[in-house]
Amino acid sequence: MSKTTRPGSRGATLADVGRAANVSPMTVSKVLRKTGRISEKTQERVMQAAVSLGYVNNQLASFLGSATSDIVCVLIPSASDSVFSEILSSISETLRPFDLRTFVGESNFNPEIEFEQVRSFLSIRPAGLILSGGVKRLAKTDDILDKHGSATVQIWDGDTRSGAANIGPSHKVAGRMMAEHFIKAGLKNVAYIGSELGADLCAAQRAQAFERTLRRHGIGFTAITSECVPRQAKGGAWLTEQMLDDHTGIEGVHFLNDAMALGGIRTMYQRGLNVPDQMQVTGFNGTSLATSVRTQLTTINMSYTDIGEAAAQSVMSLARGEAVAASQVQESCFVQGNSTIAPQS
Amino acid sequence: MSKTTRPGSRGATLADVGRAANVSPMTVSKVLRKTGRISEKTQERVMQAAVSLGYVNNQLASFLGSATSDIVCVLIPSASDSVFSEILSSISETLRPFDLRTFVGESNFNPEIEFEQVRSFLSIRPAGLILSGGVKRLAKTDDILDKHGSATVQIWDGDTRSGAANIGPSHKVAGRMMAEHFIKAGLKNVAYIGSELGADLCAAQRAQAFERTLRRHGIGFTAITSECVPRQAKGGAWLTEQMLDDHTGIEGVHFLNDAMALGGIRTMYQRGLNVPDQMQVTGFNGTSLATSVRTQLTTINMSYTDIGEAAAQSVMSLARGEAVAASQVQESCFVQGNSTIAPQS
DNA sequence: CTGAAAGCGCTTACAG
DNA sequence: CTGAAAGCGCTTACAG
Repeated sequence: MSKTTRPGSRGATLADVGRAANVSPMTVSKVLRKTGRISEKTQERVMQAAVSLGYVNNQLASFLGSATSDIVCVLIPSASDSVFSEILSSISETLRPFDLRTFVGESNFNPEIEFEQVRSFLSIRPAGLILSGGVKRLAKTDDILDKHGSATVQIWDGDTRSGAANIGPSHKVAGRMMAEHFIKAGLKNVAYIGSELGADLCAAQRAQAFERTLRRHGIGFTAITSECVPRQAKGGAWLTEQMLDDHTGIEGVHFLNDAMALGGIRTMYQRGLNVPDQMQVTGFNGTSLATSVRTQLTTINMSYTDIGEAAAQSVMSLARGEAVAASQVQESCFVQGNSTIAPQS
Repeated sequence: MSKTTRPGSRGATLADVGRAANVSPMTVSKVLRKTGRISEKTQERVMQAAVSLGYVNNQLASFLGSATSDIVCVLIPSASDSVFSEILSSISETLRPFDLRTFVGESNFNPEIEFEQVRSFLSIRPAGLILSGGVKRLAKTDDILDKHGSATVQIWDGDTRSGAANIGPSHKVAGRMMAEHFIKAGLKNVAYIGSELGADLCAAQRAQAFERTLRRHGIGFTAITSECVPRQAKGGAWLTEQMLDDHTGIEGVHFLNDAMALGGIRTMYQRGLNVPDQMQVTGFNGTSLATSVRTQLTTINMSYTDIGEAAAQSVMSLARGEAVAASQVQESCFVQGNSTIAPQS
């Protein structure tokens, strides 16, 4: 029992367990951490006392005392985006066997929120940080990251080097890939549909590479984008309506992601437009969304598991003070579905 | 500079800032927390020093010193399940304005993992706990929860009372609803397809209520389930293959969730079975998955936002020591799509 | 094999 | 308006 009653003090302490087992707190600490040499008998007594008191180590105090942490913080744009939730699962699974826990935050592609989240992460002195790229990083964010010198790896944006390690696909390559698909198919007039490109730098990079490659080949290009439409099926449907209302002669559309592409196809179907005969459609992501009842989207796929694993491994290496490859570009795979007509090779 | 050099000590401390601003650590603490009365001049000096040193409060120490935390821990079965990621987002958003942060863990419906996660949560002495129901809770989990007396609310399983507050839909009502839909439609032979019912108690409850209601009306019932098939489109497709291979005369199927239902419809389509004319299909969840290109699933929907908000509000009330409604059942809404034929009322 | 001392970086409760 | 003391619950580095 402590002399002063402080509010909220919950749960048994090392001292409580020690008292019950008739040993010093120090001995309890050693038994529980399986450190040092303690006699079998004492160990048993301590363990029993700990269990019966429902003792749970106060990690706050452990971390503070040992200046180490078992928490890895992960910042992603959105937890409900299947890409990031898959990467996240893979990170957690890779870290778990090493007794490292994952703490997740969302930035919503907002640089100010990113800063606040990073600050918040740093305030619990994590073992490492995994930040998703593609968000405009504020100078003060870099600054604070620097000053704390935590093990930090960046994921998702394979084109931009940043921090000690950078792991992800090349969005430039992905955009170019899609453009080449339409070029090979012989289309002359192609559109892009996406949302929030001002905030999502990776998507912007894909869109840009897509447009450039098309223009270089003299192909007509139209962009239908918005900064506020949801990046879901609904958003894809709305922007597709807009495209069909305002433009004619478009033969193919590349969407920001698979969800929007499916929404777009739904609209086309409702307006009696045949996919892929009258309109060819492609997405990006290759998650489970790429497969609908009759539609198998033409899209770009990659191993999100690999990205998560590589990120987790890298952050652990950095935390141990080891060197790590600064740039680890993940391969993008083109998937031919039935939403475009396969070009004869 | 500390006397002993301890490893990993990162970032400036209150003392560092104090030295730079020529005041005591105590004064810095007060300025940073905007507590007590400190002269304008001192405040400015301190703020400048803090910014230039990149000072970030060590929350571990703060929590330990004040015996309070700004972290709410949330345990869900799976972060990649759209239902739980939506509830989670809603919880985070509700908590954020109150400067509370969300820490997420996954149980994968595994009672042992649930115990480990709860232990792990408790070890950082959170402000509150939000646990998802539907997982077989181990006695030792209840025990440890009890002994720590943290503010705990349970979500998702509206049928079972547990802890101080329980928020979620009634899965019994949902299962019955679906059965009644098939009964009204006049079907005589109905199936259920699902996976991992041994671990997911909520799904099991829905399935049971579904079966019972059908049987009570003398309707033929078949269950095609598995404990290891993924609860995604693919899993739904596989089990549907099995159903079509092994059984005849089935006129309608209720799936565990929308994703599996869509996978099932895909298989039916591939085998030339017309939905809903030859086979009526229903799902559960009503997430964005319920809408495919041509298919609008008949399903059960509810407000995941409401569940998240209610959970967040309740956990905050409990943390403040206020009373909270022990049982808050959320309403389930039947959604008539085009995957079943609407019964004439 | 066991434990007393000092420290981690903060906060609470006072004193001036 | 400002600060010295004691404590949060642990760990490190020693001493016995």
